[in-house]
Amino acid sequence: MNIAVSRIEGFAQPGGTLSSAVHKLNLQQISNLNGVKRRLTKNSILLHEEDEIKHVYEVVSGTVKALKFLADGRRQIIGFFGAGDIIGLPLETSAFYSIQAVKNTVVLCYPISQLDAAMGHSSALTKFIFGLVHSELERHLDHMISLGRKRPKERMAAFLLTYYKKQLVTGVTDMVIELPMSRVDIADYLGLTQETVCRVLGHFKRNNLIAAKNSHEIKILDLPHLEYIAQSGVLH
Amino acid sequence: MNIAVSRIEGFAQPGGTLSSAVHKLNLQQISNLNGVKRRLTKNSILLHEEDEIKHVYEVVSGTVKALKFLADGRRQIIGFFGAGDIIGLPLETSAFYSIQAVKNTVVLCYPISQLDAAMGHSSALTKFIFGLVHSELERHLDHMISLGRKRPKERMAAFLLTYYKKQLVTGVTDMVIELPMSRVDIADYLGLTQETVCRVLGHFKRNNLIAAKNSHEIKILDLPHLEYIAQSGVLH
DNA sequence: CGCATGATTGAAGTACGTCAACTCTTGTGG
DNA sequence: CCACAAGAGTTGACGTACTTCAATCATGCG
Repeated sequence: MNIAVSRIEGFAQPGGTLSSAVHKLNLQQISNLNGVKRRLTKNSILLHEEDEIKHVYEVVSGTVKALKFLADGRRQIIGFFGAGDIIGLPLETSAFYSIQAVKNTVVLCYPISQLDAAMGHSSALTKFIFGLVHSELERHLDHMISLGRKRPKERMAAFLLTYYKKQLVTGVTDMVIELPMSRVDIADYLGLTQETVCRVLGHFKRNNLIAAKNSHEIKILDLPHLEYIAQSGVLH
Repeated sequence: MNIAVSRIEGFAQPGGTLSSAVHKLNLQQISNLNGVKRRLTKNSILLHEEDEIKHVYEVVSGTVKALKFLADGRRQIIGFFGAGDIIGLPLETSAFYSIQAVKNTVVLCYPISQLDAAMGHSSALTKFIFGLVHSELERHLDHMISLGRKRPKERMAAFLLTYYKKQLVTGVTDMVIELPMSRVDIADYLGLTQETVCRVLGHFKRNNLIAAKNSHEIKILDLPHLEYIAQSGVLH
């Protein structure tokens, strides 16, 4: 098994709605296992697509990206995982994608064998894992409809909102979101080119939907409008 | 929990490679539960996106599609599920997508509550379910890279090959594959328009990669070339 | 047989990609 | 601390692959 899951807020949280309360659950607490700390420098690779999966990872700080390659070098980024997110699932098999550090990152490594055993004893842990799968699956479906049917502006708006909501859940009410990844990474996540990403962001800026302190810090000025674009994408 | 999984060949089958042996496992056998048979007429809806999930479904005959909608009617088809495929997972939550019959279809319905209980007793069933999740997850990732980074010809070639491989697994060595869904459905699965789907198929025909008995039966003439296109997409 | 639906083909438009120049940022070493 | 280089980000001009619009052709069901 090999999946990556974002931090979950409560079990089996339906829809993309925001959780009212933050469950400060992490793998360490719920599994009673001690993850081994590992430091990753920017761009270093935690896992290759062909590798055998031996660990589940929990991001402590920093950000990593999960990505797949085509033969000619084209990339599709499956997801970004920041502090609190968990990557991988306790069932042995080869990897589906590579994992690479977006910037200097610290992760905790849990051997799959240990987690597997722990799941046998703890139904709470099993439920927790299923909850993670649930979140990740929902994320995949949203990503698919983005890639298949949304226009660049809608994809970008949805992307920004995802980050906004993610940090809302952690209690940060600031309208400034941090995008640690490069424009190329965003492009490879959204199925666009870096130029298109820039132009869409430029468009949002000119229309006062967002403002940019620098290229990695975006302030959301018009949340409702962005949500409108993200969902139906009528405006241009 | 709410996921859809294609028929699995052995547990945790890695990669998209073909299984050597067919495991004739189905939910009925492994869970010792009796699914309730339900008949669906073409285009009838088994499940709405907002519905609460109460059952896991196993397709007996026919084909259904899982799809998501945008506000303005745009559709993204997540997957097609034919005989032997299982849809849904035993964890209660609302649905992520709608399920609709592509043609007249028979499904077996298993109440989630029963499956949930059965999983508590049977680790084999739990493993089976995890195997299904595994397959489905891999399918999602391939779908994402298709939607995000592949060109129409590559997407279509990959789509045809998926069907070819699927029936190979069931023991059918014929080069003729059946595509029960419409061109529009294929388009909504591949993130294209129906016209583009037609044109790509036309291109394949003119280049003797495939031949068409009728619009729903495609004969594969040049498997290696199709595989080449599907993977690196250099030819045009 | 006839209408409705689906499939195909053609012509025209455009949104996004490609190519290229330029700017801004970041890091490094003198 | 500044100079410079290397990388990342942005913007513009241009091309084109795919979509859109429209017409025609098949298919199938009453």
